[in-house]
Amino acid sequence: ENIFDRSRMAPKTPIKNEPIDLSKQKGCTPERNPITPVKIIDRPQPDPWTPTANLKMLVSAASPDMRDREKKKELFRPIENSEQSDTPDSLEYDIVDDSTVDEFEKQRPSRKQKSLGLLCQKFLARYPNYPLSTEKTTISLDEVASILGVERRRIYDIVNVLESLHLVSRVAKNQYCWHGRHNLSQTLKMLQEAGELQYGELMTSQHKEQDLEYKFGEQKKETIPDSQDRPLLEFSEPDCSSASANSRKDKSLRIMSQKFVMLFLVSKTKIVTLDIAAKILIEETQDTVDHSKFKTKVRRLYDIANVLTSLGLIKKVHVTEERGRKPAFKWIGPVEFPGKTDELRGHSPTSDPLPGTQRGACAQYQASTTGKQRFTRHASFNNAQPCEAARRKVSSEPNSPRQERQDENCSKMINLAAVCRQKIEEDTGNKACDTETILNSSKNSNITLPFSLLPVPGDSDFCVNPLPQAVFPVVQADVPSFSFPVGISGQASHPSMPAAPKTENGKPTLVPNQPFLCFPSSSLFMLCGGLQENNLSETLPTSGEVGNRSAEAQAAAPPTGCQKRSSHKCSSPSAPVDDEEPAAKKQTLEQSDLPLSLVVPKKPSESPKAEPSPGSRCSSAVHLETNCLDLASPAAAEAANKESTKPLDCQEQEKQSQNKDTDEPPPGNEHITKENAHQPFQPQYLYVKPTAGLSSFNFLFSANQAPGAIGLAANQLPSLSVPCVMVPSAALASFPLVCSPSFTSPLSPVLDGSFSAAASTNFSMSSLASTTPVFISTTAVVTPKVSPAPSVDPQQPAHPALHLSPVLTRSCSAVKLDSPMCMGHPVTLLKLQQPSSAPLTPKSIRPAHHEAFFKTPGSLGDSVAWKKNEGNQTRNASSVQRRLEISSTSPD
DNA sequence: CACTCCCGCCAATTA
DNA sequence: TAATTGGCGGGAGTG
Repeated sequence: ENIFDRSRMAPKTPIKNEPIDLSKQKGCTPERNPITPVKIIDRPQPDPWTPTANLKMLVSAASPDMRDREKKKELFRPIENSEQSDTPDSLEYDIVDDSTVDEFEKQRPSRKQKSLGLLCQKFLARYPNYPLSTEKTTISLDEVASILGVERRRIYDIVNVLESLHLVSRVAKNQYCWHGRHNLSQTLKMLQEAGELQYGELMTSQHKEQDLEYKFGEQKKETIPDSQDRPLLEFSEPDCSSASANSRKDKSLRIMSQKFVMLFLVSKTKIVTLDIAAKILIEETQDTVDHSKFKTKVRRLYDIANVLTSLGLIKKVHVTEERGRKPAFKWIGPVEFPGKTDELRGHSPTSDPLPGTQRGACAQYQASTTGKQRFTRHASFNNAQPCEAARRKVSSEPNSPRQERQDENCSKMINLAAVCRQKIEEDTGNKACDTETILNSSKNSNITLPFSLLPVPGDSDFCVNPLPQAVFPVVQADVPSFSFPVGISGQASHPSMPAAPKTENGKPTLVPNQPFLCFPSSSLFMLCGGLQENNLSETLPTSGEVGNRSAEAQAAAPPTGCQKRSSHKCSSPSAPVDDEEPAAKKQTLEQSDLPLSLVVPKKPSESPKAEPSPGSRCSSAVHLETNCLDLASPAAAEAANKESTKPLDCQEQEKQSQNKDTDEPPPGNEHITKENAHQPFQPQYLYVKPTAGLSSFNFLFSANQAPGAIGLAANQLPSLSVPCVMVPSAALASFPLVCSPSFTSPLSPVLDGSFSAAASTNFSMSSLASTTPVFISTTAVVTPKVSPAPSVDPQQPAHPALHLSPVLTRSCSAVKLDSPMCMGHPVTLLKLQQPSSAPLTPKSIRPAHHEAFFKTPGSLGDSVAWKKNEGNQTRNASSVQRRLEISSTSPD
């Protein structure tokens, strides 16, 4: 270490070199002059966060031992703190004081300074919470470790936890891809769902251990098999799967992290004590098997808790119980995840330290709306995927096994959890607790589970039915969400899609087109898609495919694209899963089927926000674009899926929501139920900001409907036609319109590709800006036959109109929200297909990297980031991305 | 003393 | 085989 430090330190500059590092700069000092007190002072810097830190440091300094290291370390630290560093000086002196020793001591960071939580904060500071879609920031472990002045091992601790939440994904050997929190809500949602399945019951049933047990058992059985079969799960549930790396052990930090988070999400009180968590997490050991084992588990939980704390998801509290006070953590992150990801977050602002996050998201969206932006995103997106895909083994599918394991584990966990809970309940019941802490809330908690639990309804299909297979149903459900990737991936993935459709024939899958809507004024752009089931299914598969390669074909092709896709989903994706998908698909399809037409509106609303709501699967595609999923595409997908799954019951609501939507998601989202299906169908919208030129224009595309409405005969086209509708605002007339490309190719893949292409096009268009906006929509519908009619019918005609108006309105509102950033340029449109045509563009992705760091996620930052990004990500990018973007889907 | 949790050994995995 | 990952637990810092 020393060496490192020194070398770096010595140079001092090193840190500086990096953009990010501003902070670093200072750190160095101490070392340089060991003697110099001033530098010593630096130490305090580290504290930037807390003023007191300095004092503490000083105190800690007392201890002589560390000097060397400390100093070195400090150097690094400074980086982190760098900013602060300056200020501290004065203090430093004071502190510095006397003896050199002290100095040394001072220099040396106190233990706290070295804490994983602090380290994680530093780490997080380097990356934007909501990176623009595109850029995919790659993280080099070595680089980060050196910059932060810590051993690599520590970085692994952080990254593993972040990875479990999909904030990052592993791309390759020392490389991780930063996704930011775009998908966080989705991920949490998934975890919540998964948690409910596993633990929820416990919670709900409380005492009903039996029930739980047997349930679990059943699930397990089923699941296990499923899991094995399916790698997909991973996608959907990163939780389990996330551990993909798993091989090593179930114990992995990743899995533990997900499970830990699940406990919070399932808990009524949102408070989880370490010991309980440890017990639950210790697989079987309910009773605390080995004490040592327990201890180890707790240690690990502290590690995880530190990272989660840094993320603003939990905070430490103490629960008083019978015995006394026990350390516990309270969930301060978002609690409910309506379908939307981001929004969710917003809800729980408390948690975040990142004030900007929500906004950031919005901004992003907004930005995304802009043609350019989108474009970029897409591009980035694509790029990103690769990363994910790359992840561990891109091609390989090692994951699946892990997943399986995970599943198993989960079941175990559940059981354990149940047990634990009971205990707790018992305990707590009486005690309750106390004070501040929450106690177990056993009482409540047990019962409470509010949310979702019940997921059932909607899920029921999934859940219930699925059971057999599905162990994962839940997961699957989630997965679907991932679908977004589909959209994206769609291109690639399609292969799967076809399958799905085939199987099902149509029903949902069809969904062909999604329409898009544009709204003028707002400048937002919405795409509506209908995606539905198909998509879902597709997506899923796709994802799987992609991931795996199953898509092989694609795989090859899309190099990046594929990868990306996979990544999106990714992670989970293990890809290989394809097989499984079908089942899932079916399920999904089923759901989706129902809803078809209805769906429409609801979710759309979400979109306004920025997020596209998950609701539409199809939209997912859209979403993809929109959201972009940049990174997380997976998340998006998830979201989508979720939405689909969860869709609100009421269509009405949905509608309303649509209206509103921009603002919020309907409360009910979570519930899923079949109804969801409706949603799926619902079209999604993308908003594009017209801003500039466009403002007056609006476009709508309706995916499904569109065809009909539009006149496109989408239906027929099996594949996808994408109709687009433009609606100009009053003024609109002048505006241009949209293009919808329709594709028909049977090839699903194609579709996807096209779709994606379309998406991209949009972007580009926007950039064009001119006034004219254009849209493209594609949708891909996968299934030709079926889809068309069904989905479309009802909605098609009507919807468009309906939507529009509402939409517009909303859009406006939506626009308001974010707007600033984005601007959309008007665009024009184009077709999709061509992948290449498009533009390709751009990818301007740049890695936001560093800069971001200090900035907040705010929109601005994002925008900036984007710009910066241009650099492109990385190596591969450009060409690859391009491919991806465009054709990526299409297999090469 | 209990709670935290840093540190880094060293095994499992990968490349 | 070398490098990367990451489980694990000793034991130190903190309150």
